[in-house]
Amino acid sequence: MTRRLREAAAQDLSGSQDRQFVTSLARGLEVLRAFGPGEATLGNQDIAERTGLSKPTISRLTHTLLDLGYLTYSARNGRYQLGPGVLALGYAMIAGLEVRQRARPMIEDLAASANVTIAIGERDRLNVVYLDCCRGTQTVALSLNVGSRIPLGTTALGRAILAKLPDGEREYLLRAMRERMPEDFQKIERGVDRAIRELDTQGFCTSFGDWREDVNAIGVPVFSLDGERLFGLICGGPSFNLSTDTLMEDLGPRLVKIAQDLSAPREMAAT
Amino acid sequence: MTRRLREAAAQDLSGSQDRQFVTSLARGLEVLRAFGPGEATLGNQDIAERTGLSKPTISRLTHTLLDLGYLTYSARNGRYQLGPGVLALGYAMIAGLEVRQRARPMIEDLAASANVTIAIGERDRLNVVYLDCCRGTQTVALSLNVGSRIPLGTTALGRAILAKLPDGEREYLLRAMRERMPEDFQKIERGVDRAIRELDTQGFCTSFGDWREDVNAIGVPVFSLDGERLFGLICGGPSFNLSTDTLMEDLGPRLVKIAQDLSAPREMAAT
DNA sequence: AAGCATTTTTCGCACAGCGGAACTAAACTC
DNA sequence: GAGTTTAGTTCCGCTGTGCGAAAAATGCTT
Repeated sequence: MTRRLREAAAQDLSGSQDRQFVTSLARGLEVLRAFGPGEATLGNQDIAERTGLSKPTISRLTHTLLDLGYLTYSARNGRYQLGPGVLALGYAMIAGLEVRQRARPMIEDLAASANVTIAIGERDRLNVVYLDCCRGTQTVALSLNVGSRIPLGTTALGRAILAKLPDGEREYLLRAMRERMPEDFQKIERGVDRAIRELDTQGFCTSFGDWREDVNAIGVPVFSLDGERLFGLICGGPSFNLSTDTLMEDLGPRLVKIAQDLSAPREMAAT
Repeated sequence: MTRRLREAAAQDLSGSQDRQFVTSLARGLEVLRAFGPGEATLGNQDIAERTGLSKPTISRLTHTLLDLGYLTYSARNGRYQLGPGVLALGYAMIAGLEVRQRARPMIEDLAASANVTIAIGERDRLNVVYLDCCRGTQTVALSLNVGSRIPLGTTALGRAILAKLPDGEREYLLRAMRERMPEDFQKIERGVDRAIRELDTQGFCTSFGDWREDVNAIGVPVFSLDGERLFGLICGGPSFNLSTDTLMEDLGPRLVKIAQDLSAPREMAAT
C-alpha cells in the first residue's frame, strides 16, 4: 500500500523502504497535489479517487489541512479548495530563490529587446515548474504562469535540465516516463539524446514544435551558486514570429552568455 | 506535545483533541512554514528550534519532504530550501481562484486610473496573504508580493476581513493576537472596532498610518460567490502622494462599488 | 590529531493512524 | 414522501509507523 503511493509520489531516487519516510505527511501533500489545473474544487470522494486512499483517511487528512488553512471548505457543495496557506508557502519559496533575483534583470532585458518569452524553471517530478517568466510584448506581465508546470521530456526547458542531470537520475526519470507515457517515449528519448549533443556542441538545446506544434524554443542549463541545484533557462515564442534561424543564430548565443553569467563556475579546464 | 503544536499552528476554531487530526502532516507543514521571509535556507537544527520539534523528527520530516520535492538540499552546507513542488501548489491555488479572475480587470483599471495600489487578500492565521496585487505606476508588475503576508490587525486589508468575520471567530483571533503581541493589542482592538463602525456607516474601513507610518489605505470586504469565503480588497499608497481625503472622497466609493460587483449578493432586505 | 560540537542514525516501544464495515446525512428518483 | 443511490463520518481492532533517548557519525576547532 505504501508502495503504491511512493511510486506515484516520489519521482526521485529513493530507497524504496525508508524507515525515514513519513507516510502520512506524503499522503497529506498528495491530497493537496490532487488539486491540479482545472480541478479547483474537489470533494472527499474525488480526492479519494485521485490519490487511491481510503475514504476515512482522506477525511482525516482534509480535516487536518482545513484546520491548518491549507484547504478551504464550502459547506454549500461539500467541496474543498486550496487555501491561502499554500500560496504563502509558494511565495516564501520564490522569495528565497537567489537565482531568480540575479536572473531578473537579464531576462527582462532579453525578453524586451528581442520580444520573446524568457523563463526559468526547475524540475519537479516529471515536470518543470516555472520560477520566473518574462514576455516581450505583453506589457501587462500576467505572471500567471509562475508556478505552472510543463512536461519534462518535450520542452526545451525540460531537456536542458534532463541533459545535465547525473546519468543515474536521468535514467531513472526516463524509465518513469516510459512507464507513464509509453506512447510519447520514443519522441522524448530522441529529444533528450539530441539535447545532450546540442548542449555539447553549441551550448544550447532546442525544441522546435516538439512540445506544441507552433512553439519554438531553445534552452540552456543554469547551476545554482552552490552547484547543487539545476535550473533551466529558455527563450521561446510562437513559430510564426520566432524562426528557428533567429533562435539558432541570434538568441542562442545570447542565452548561453546569460547562463554563463548566472551559473556557478562549473569546472575549470585542467591546467 | 500535540497541544504545543496545535496552539502554534491552528489559529482556527478547532476541537482541541480531535481524533481526526493527523499530527505528522501538521508537523511536516510546520517545517515548510519555518522557511519564512529572510529564512531562505535552514538546517535541521534551525528547523528544530523554530518548530520546537525534536531533531530526529525533523530529520525524518525533511527527509520525506526532500523525497517529495518540497525541499531541496545542499550537501555543501547541509541546509534545505523550499523546493519547486511548493511553488506548483501555490500556482494551483491561485489558478483555481475564481474571484481573482473576476477581479483582475476591475483592479487593473482602478490601479491605473488612480495610480494607486490595489490588492486582494485572504486571511491565513494571523496574517493576510496577498492573492493579487496591481500597482499604478510601476509598469513592471513585479508581482513579487502575490503570496506575501501582512498583519491582520493593523492593515486595512486585515481589518476589512476581521470586521466581517463571524463574531466568535473574530474574538478567537483577537484573543490569539493578544497573547502573541500584547504590546500592539490596544491599537489592534481599537482599529478593528473602528473598522466595524466604518464599514457600517461608509462601506469601507481605513488604516491611515496604522500599519506603516507613511502608508494610507482603505479596505472593503468581498464575499465569494458561494458566500463562504471572505476576502479583503484594498486601495492604498504612500501618504505623500495619496491623501486621506482622496481616499475618503474619491476612491472609497469606487472601491465599494467594485466590492459590490464582485461579492455574492449577501442578503436581500426582507419584503 | 585529539577534543568538541553538531547532526544523523539506531532501536525498541507506544500509540497514531489505517481501512473495512457499519452508520448517518443528504441528493435524486419516481 | 417513501425508496434508492451516493457521499461522508464514526467505530474499532490491529498493524506498522513515527517517537525520543542515546549511540554513532560527521564535521569543525584548536
